[in-house]
Amino acid sequence: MTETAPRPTLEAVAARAGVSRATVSRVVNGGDGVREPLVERVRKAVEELGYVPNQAARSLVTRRHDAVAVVVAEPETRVFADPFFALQLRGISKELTAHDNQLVLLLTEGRDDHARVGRYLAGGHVDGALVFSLHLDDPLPGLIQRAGVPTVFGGRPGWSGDRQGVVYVDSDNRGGARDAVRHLVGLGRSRIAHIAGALDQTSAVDRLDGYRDVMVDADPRLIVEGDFTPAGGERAMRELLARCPDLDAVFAANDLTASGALRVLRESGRRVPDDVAVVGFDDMLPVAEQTDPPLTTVRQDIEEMGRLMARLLLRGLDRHVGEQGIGAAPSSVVLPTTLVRRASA
Amino acid sequence: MTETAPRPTLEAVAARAGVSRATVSRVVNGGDGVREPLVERVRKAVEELGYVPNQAARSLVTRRHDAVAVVVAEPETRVFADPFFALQLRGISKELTAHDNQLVLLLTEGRDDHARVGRYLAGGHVDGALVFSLHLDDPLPGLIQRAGVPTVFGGRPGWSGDRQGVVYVDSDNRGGARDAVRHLVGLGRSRIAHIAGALDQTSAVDRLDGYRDVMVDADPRLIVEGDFTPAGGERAMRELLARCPDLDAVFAANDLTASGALRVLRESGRRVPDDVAVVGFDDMLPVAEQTDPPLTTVRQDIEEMGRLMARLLLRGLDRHVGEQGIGAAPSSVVLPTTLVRRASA
DNA sequence: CTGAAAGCGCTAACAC
DNA sequence: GTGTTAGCGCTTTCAG
Repeated sequence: MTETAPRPTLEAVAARAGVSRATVSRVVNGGDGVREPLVERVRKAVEELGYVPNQAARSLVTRRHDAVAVVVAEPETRVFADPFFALQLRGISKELTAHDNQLVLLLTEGRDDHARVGRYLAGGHVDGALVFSLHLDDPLPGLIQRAGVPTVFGGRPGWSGDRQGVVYVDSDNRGGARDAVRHLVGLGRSRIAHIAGALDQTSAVDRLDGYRDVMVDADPRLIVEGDFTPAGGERAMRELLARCPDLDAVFAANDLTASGALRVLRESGRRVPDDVAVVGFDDMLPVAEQTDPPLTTVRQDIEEMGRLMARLLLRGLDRHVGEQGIGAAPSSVVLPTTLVRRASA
Repeated sequence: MTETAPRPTLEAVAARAGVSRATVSRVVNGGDGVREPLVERVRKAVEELGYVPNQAARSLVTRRHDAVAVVVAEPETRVFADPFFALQLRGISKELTAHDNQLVLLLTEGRDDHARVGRYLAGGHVDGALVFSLHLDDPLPGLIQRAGVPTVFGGRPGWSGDRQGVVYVDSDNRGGARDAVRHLVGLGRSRIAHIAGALDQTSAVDRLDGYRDVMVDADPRLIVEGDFTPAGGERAMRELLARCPDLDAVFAANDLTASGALRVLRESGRRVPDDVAVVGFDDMLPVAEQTDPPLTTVRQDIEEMGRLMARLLLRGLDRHVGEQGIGAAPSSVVLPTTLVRRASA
C-alpha cells in the first residue's frame, strides 16, 4: 500500500519560484496575464516539486468541481448485466472526459442507499447529476431536487405531476414501437402479440402505447407484461403460447426479452420467422446479432443518448456560471429510432 | 434542470440555534459532549434550514474524503461487456457503502486518459484507489505511486522489479488451472489443449503455468493464445482443430473463451464432452450455465475479491489515521478456487 | 503585470 | 460543556 507523502502547496511553489502565491495560481490556471520569464520560473518550480493543486481548497472558493455524478437507480445492480447501461455510460464518459469533467458513478443497491446518494449530491461533491432508469415510484428525483443539483434524466421520468424544468433525453419509444408493429403487419401478420417491459418504467409504457396505436383493438390476451430480461421473456412467451396458440408474431419490449421468447418458440417447435415473426427493441448488438435467427429490431443509438445527456448537463452548467445565460436553458430531447431488418421478421 | 439555490452554512445554523459554530459542528459530527437540550436545538435548526455540510470545506481540514476511486485500466471499455468487472465492482460497492465511503469510478479509454487519472488521484479527491486489470506495460501503477495514494490492486500486478509494499487480491489462478487439467486427466483424456488468455496479464500467465504444471511435456501445438473473449475462443479453437484434430479435451482460460470454443466444436461436428471435454475458468453464471452443454469450470468468488479489496484498502486507511498503526500493514491475499462440475467435462 | 490580503466553510485546539 | 480562535490551500479583488 503506497505510502502517502505530504504534498507541496502553492505557498511552497511560490517560495521556490520567488513569486507570490497569486502569481503561481495564475500560472497554474492558464497563465494569462503573467510575463513569460515568470511563467517559466513558476512552471519549473511546479515541476520540481511535483505540485498538484488541492481540489478541495480550490472547490471551496470556486464552487466548481468539474465532476458529474451518474446515478443508477437500478436495485440489485442489474446495471452491468445489461449492455444498455454500459453503452450509455460510455457515451457519457466520453463526453465528460472531452470537457475535462470527472465521472462519479453512484450505485444504489436498495432503499437505504437513497439517503446516502442524497447526502452525496447535496454535499456539493459534484456540479451536476445524470440520473437513470427511474421507476414510477422512485424517491430519487425528489431527493435530487431537494439537493438542488442540476440534473438531466435518462429516459422520460414518469411522475404524475410533471414538474417544471425537468430535462431528459429519451428515445422515441412509441414511434419505434409503431414502426415495429407496422412492419409485422406489412408482413401479413395479424395475430401480433406484445411482451411488454416492466410497466413501472415509461419506456415500457410508451412501447406498449405504440403497439396499441397500430393494433387498435388488439385481443387483450395478446399482451403480457415482462421485465426486460431473457427470463421474463421466456415466461411471457410460454404464457402467450398457452393463451393464444394461433399467434403469428411477437413484438418484444427489448432484445433481451426477445431472446428469451425465441428460445421458448424454438422449444415449442415453432419456426421463426415462418410460423412466428419476432421483433425486438434496442438493437443491442451482442444480443440481436447472436440470436438464432438474428433479430429484427428497433435501433436506438444508446451511446449517443449518453453523450447527449452529458452535453445538455454541461451546457446547463456553463449557462449557470454565465449568469442569466446567453443561451436558453437546455430542454429535453427525444431521439429517433430506426428499424433494422434481420432474419427474425 | 433543477436550479441551484445557495446552501446554508454552519454559521447560519449556529445563528439560528443560538450557539457557536463549534457546537453545531459537534452535533453534526455525532454530537458527543454536547448536552441534550442544545443537541435538540441544533438538530432543529439543521432541519429547518436544510443544512448539509460542505464536503470541500470539511475535506480541506480533515484531509479525509470518504471516497475511494476504482480505476479500470481496460482500454475501449470492454469493462461492461465482461460480467467479471460487474461482479467485482459490486463487491467493492457493497463494502464501501457499508463503511460509508463513496465509490468513484474512473474509466480510462486510452493513453490520453492516464494523465487525467493521475491528476485526479494526486488532486486529493479520494482517500485511496482500487486498481484493476493491469497489463504488463501499463504506466498506471507508476502514475499512482507518484500520486501517493494508498492503493490495492485487483489481480497480481506483473511488473518485473517487484516493488515494496504492493498489496493485491488475486485468485489462485495457477492452482485452479492445475485442478482443471487434473480433472481432465482423471477423465482419461490425454490430448489436452489449452486456450490461454491475453498473456500480458498475470492471470493468463498463471493459468498457463498451471496447465504446464500438469502437462509437463505437452505438445506445444496444443497451446494457443486467446484474449479472454468468445471471438478469441472461436479463433483459437479453429486453429487448434486444424493443428491437432486428435485433441480430446480443452482447458480454456475463461468461460467466455470456452463458450466460443464450444461453438466451434459443435460446428465441426464434435460432441462435447464425448469427443472433446471442455473446462472453463471463472464460473461466470450467466455464461457457464447457459452454454450447451453447461460448462464445467473453475469457480472464483469474484464478488468476494472485490469486497476484500475494499476491505484491505479501508483497513489500510484506518491504520494511516491511527498513526504508526496498531495492526500490521495489510498484505496481499490469494483466494482459493473450486472446480464446479457440469456437463462439459 | 504582480503582490497583499481577505475570505470560501469547516474542524480542532485551546480557553473559559 | 461550550465558545473563541486559528488555520486547511486556494482564488480573487484590490492596490501598487
